Formats: sequence, C-alpha cells, structure tokens
Amino acid sequence: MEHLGTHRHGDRILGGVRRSCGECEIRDLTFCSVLTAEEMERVRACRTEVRFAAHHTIFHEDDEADHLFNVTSGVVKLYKLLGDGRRQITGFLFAGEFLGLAANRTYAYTAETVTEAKLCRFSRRRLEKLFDEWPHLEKHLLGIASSELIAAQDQMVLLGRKTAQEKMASFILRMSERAEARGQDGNPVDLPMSRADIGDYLGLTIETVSRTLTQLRNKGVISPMDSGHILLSKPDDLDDLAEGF
Amino acid sequence: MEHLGTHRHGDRILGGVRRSCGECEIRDLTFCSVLTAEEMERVRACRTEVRFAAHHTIFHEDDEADHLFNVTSGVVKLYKLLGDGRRQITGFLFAGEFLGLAANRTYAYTAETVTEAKLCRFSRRRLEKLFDEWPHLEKHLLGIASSELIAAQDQMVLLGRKTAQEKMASFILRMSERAEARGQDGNPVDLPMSRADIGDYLGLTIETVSRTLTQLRNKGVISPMDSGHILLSKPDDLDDLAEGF
DNA sequence: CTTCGTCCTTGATGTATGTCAATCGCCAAA
DNA sequence: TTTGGCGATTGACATACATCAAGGACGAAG
Repeated sequence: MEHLGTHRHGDRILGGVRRSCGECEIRDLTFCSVLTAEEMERVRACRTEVRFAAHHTIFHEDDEADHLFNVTSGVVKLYKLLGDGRRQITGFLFAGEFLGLAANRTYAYTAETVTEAKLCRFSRRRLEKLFDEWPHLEKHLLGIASSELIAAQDQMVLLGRKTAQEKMASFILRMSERAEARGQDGNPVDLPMSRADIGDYLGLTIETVSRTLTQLRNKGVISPMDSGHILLSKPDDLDDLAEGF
Repeated sequence: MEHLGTHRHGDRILGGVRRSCGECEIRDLTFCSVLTAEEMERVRACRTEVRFAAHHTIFHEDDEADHLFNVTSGVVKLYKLLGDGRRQITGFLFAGEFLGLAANRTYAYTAETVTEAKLCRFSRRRLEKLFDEWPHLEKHLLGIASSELIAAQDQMVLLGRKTAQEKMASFILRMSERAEARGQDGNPVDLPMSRADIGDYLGLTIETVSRTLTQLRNKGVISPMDSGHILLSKPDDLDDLAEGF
C-alpha cells in the first residue's frame, strides 16, 4: 500500500500548448474521430492542450469537476484513497483515452500522471452546450461510458476472485492488448508504472507483484528485460494462467 | 465460491403482464420520470412487463443483447463466471434500477433474479430509435451510466483494499442507504440475498461472511434478527468500521 | 568516482481468510 | 410426527498473501 504525498504543489504545469487539431496525431483514437469539420472547429474553441511532468496531480477527488480531458500522450492513473492511506488505482489511461466523467459536481477520484503527459482539456460547461446541439456526440460518450462499465466489471472479477498469479497474467496481457489497439507493439509490452502502482491496481503489495513476476519468469512464460519492459515468451500459456487453467 | 447450476431451463417465466404505465407505482424511481405524456406513450409501445420466479436467469453473458430492462419489483443480481466456476457478483438491482447496457452486441454478464421479480422489458432496437428522436433520453442514460461507473470504482476500492469486516460493514450500510433512497425503511435493513451471494459480491467465502456478521454482532453494532434482516444498533460505529477506523 | 536515494528483489515470519467438516435450525414432503 | 435437504453457523486446520527486514541495482547529485 502507498502513502505517497501528492504533487499538487510540488510540480509545475510544464506549459499550455496550442496546436491545430488538424495535425493531431492521435485523432483517430479519440472521440474527435466522429466530428465533422464544423464541429471540430467548435470543439477546438473550448480546448486547451496542457502538459504535465511525471507524477503530477491533474485533479483531486472532490475538486470541482470543471473540465473533461483527453490524454494525447503519456500515461495517467486514476485512484481513490481510504482514510488511512490505502489506495486503489481504478484505471490507467493512455493516448486517446478519456477522463473526467462525473456523476455530481465533483470528481470521484484523483487523476495523476505516471509519465510526462499531454492532455486536451475541455471546459465542461462549454462542451455540454455542444452536446446539446449535436446529440451524436453524447451518444458517442454513452458508448465510451458503457465500455468503461464493462471494463470495470472485469476488474471486479479480477480483484474479487483471481489469485495473484492470475491477476498479474491478466494485467500483462491487457496492457499488451491495449498497446496493440493503439497501434503500438504489444510484445515486448511496456509497463511504465511502478510496482507500487501495479500493486495498488491489482489489490496486491509491491512484494507480491515482484515475487509473482519472478514466478512467471521461472515458468518461462515471460522474460522481463528491465523493470519496465516484459517479453511475452509464451502468450498462450500466459492466457491460460490469466483465466486460472 | 459458488458452483451453482443456473436455472435457465428449470423455471418458467411466470407470466407477461400488460398494465398501464400511468399507474406504475415506481415511475419516479426510473428514467420514465423524465418523459412527457407523448414520449411515455411511445415508450410504452416498446415495452412488455415480465415476471420471473426467484433464482431465474433473465439472460446469460454472451446472449444477444436484444433487450433493456427496468426492475419494477423484487431483486436482481448480475454476475460473471471464471472458467472453473468462481463467481463475481457485480451488482444487485432493486426496483427502479436499470440493466442491459452493453458495449457490444452481447451482454457482458448474466442477470438472475434473487427474489421473485417483475421487470419492464424494452426492445433495444425500438428504444434506440426513440433515443435518436429525443436526445434528452440518451442524456439521462449517460447520467445513469456515469453514476454506475462511480459506484463500480467504489466497489473496486472495497474489493481490492478493504478487510472482511470493512467489506461487510460497507455492504450493510449501502443496502440500508439504497432502501431509504427507494423510500423504504433502512433500519432494520432487508438482505434478501443468500450468504453465498453476499460472499460472491464482496470477494469472500460464505464462512467468512457468516463469521464477520457474528463479529459485528459481538461488537454490538448490529443485531441480526433472522438471516435476512439486520437491525443497525449503532449506525455511526458501523460507518467507522466501513472506512477502517 | 563516490554517495545518496529510490525502486526492485528476495528472505523470514505472521495472519487474515480460505478450506474442510460437523452441527443446527428450519421448512416441506412423506 | 418423522425425515430429508438446504442454508447458516461454528470449529479446526491450511495457505496465499501481507508484513517486516535486508540487500542489490541504478541513476542523480556532488
């Protein structure tokens, strides 16, 4: 478990960059992919691109939920804390992924960068006006929310019913699949987050994460290259381990 | 963990009832509350009311997701299974709550009644046409999905980071709060599901659920009346236990 | 180059929860 | 009334994972 202080006041926002959406290299991954030229122009008007250093808090749980974000590069994690510092990471977000949906007026979780990251930041108020004008945007957002809900249920199965080995195997495979979905190489798989982050995502301690990785190495299904890169030597065997066979 | 067979072929649907939405006694709890008279009429046209016995499977994971449902009475559980029969219940649904959102063409989980239950069943195809006409319905659905996402994240914290006692305390309190939100009495709280279901929802075994309940009884914070009804003797102490104080 | 700090790995030990098994209470069928 | 079955409880024991502790690898600062 983690008792890290946050970096709200420690780091600085590295800069606010303005750039044309036309040359956005990850547009196909985002909800911007469904926009017409006219809509794009309007969306651009309520957007700022922001860049953060690694380990910077983007917003805190209970902050006013004034913005929505789209990750354009780097990795972001979302987490909730218990009173005594125990932490549960509820998700890692990569380029093209969306954050900021809130049920009430405040965020329900803290968002923090894992690596240096750039995000498109939208004014919630202004974006909602656009949604009223163009309902198909809202429809798209409902699709995103539905997918996240399915993913959340999968994560509940993992947290509630899987063993440490099944959790690690599932995690590595999922990271690999998501890299491929982004058009990156899924093998070797890139794990930019710390062991502490992996533990807090899987409901394990740092030590168990580490030990489980060496177990998988000893079985020959993975070959860790360094602490952030893992070669999947036997993806099919890893698949079996992930489901408990 | 549960290895129950399902009841897909064992029970029968008790009946399909048609009744006016005008006299729907739980309308205020559902998304129907935002409908105008005209909209209501159209919605009613793509609706059937169905009734199921307890322990009846409404739909299976991977079935074609042809319908959306609204629980009108009784209790429903949603769950996913691992290959060897381990089960994770991802939610319990009560009167007024919604199910059937799917990311793909198939359901991502199995839905089964806990008690005898009645549901409004909507044709997805026809309902989606209405959504296209009346975007505010879709907006409302996005709100529901966002709330469920928040709840799912809370459940991840519970599953990944809470102790058995914290899990049980959280669960009892949540059930009490939800009963009150439905306008029912939250104390004593009604737990219509089995110990096995509670265990599969909290990531515990039947035995641990049972032992944890007697621990809470010995502490004097609850007074179980029978296996399905619990009196909250010290709600504030229970609150503290739920958060780990 | 050396030192320090951070992250990761590994080992020894502890414990919360799981597993296996017996008993009890209750309800329904005979 | 008896019997059988199912769910809940409780006890004895096992174990997966956590905790506590030490050492190693690596990069940054001096």
